[in-house]
Amino acid sequence: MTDDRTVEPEAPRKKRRRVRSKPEERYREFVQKAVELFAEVGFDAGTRELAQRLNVTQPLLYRYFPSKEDLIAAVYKEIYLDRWKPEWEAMLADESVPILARYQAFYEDYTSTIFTDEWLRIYLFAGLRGVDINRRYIINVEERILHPMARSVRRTLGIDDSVPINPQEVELFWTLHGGIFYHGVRKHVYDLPCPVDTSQMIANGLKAFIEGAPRVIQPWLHKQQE
Amino acid sequence: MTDDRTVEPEAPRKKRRRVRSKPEERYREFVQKAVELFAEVGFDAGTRELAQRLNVTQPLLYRYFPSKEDLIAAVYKEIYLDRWKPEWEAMLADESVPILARYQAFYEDYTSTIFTDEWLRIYLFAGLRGVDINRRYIINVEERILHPMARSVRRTLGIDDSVPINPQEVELFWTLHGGIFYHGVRKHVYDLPCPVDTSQMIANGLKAFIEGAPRVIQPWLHKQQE
DNA sequence: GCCAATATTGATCGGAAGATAAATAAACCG
DNA sequence: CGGTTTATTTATCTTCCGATCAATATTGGC
Repeated sequence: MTDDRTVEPEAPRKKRRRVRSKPEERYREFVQKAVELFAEVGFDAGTRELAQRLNVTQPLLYRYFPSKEDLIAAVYKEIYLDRWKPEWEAMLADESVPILARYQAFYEDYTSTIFTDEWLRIYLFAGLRGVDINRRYIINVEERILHPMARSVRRTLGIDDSVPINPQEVELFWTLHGGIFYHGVRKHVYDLPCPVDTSQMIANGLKAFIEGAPRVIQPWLHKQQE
Repeated sequence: MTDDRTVEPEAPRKKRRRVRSKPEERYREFVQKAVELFAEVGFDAGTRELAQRLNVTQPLLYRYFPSKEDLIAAVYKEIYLDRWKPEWEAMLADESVPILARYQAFYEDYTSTIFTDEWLRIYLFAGLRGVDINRRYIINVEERILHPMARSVRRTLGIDDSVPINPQEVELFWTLHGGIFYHGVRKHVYDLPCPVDTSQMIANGLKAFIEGAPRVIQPWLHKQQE
């Protein structure tokens, strides 16, 4: 064996024509495929694997993202920020629609966004990594979804909603939200058969909640209101 | 540079006294620390890191586990099988206790088992890996927890529980279960402040559910019973 | 059509991963 | 106490990862 250690045999790769895209278009391609790959494998997926899926060499990624962590940050942005619809808040606030129909419409739209392999798996992977954006997202859900819901339920009970929302109230709405969320996890992450479709599940869960929750909430509020 | 490439400087490690443990005891130590490490980092955590935490050299692990995957399998067993309490089924079936108190007692015990960083994080990591034991665990929950609950709720409604449980019924109990579960995830995985303590959260969620669920379930059963 | 700019590749580095084999030290048994 | 067994370490291999740099091919302006 001569001095040239680690010479790779380098199979005579077919010299495929090398096409160039516009930078920002390529950037989006990269992020999109990264979302796909990281959702499948997790954030430990290799940059070589990603490059291969893009029909591109691995060092090219480093022209668009200074480091892998920056690529991951772009993935976070795509999932957590770009897919959030500001109109959700308006949907929940529109009192011209009865409360049950309103929540139903909201949750159908919301789940149509987050009930995908990509969204849910990246959400869980990111959560397990302990990144801050995950925590911030949850706080956002609490403020922009659960608080408004809690307030409008109060209003249907004929109770003043100016009194600050009780932590226990928020927590109660979390059980509703978590219950719906977990359906998506079972379906898209654990790949379990879910014989009941999503909107039916939402309808049933919501109805039970709206019937039952006031019984729990009302005592707190009467005590609080004096 | 001479021929000796990759000579490690090998910091003069303190020659610590080498104690020997009984094999099975060591085995359990290894599994316990592996649970700890994998819960923190995920299953991609290195065997060297694990060895270091055990004050042991890395190759020693391979005397006890043929491969890393076997070590992981032992961790699965510890989490999914060893921590399952068969008495849960009895608790739920004991009709001498009123239904709400029964469910409360069950969920307090159940969450005292699974609401730990170790359990929840490994459960999620394993789920994302798509391992089969995760799916089997969930099916187990469905059969041994949710089905019995659904049947006993039927009985309190004075309805024949011999008719096979409706998939929609199971799904409704999943929203309860998922809602409670997700509280643990927020607390132990996402490290969020949960101002409401677990048993209070269970009490509120259960009460709302038990009040509301019959309104959803009853129509199905009457239609079904003719 | 040439030239400057830049997107893309080829080659390679240092480090860390899982795994194996041989050497060593502790325990056990007579 | 001597010798065998077995737990443990030392040293090392191979492979894969993130990252860097110089060489090359493509694009766009004039």
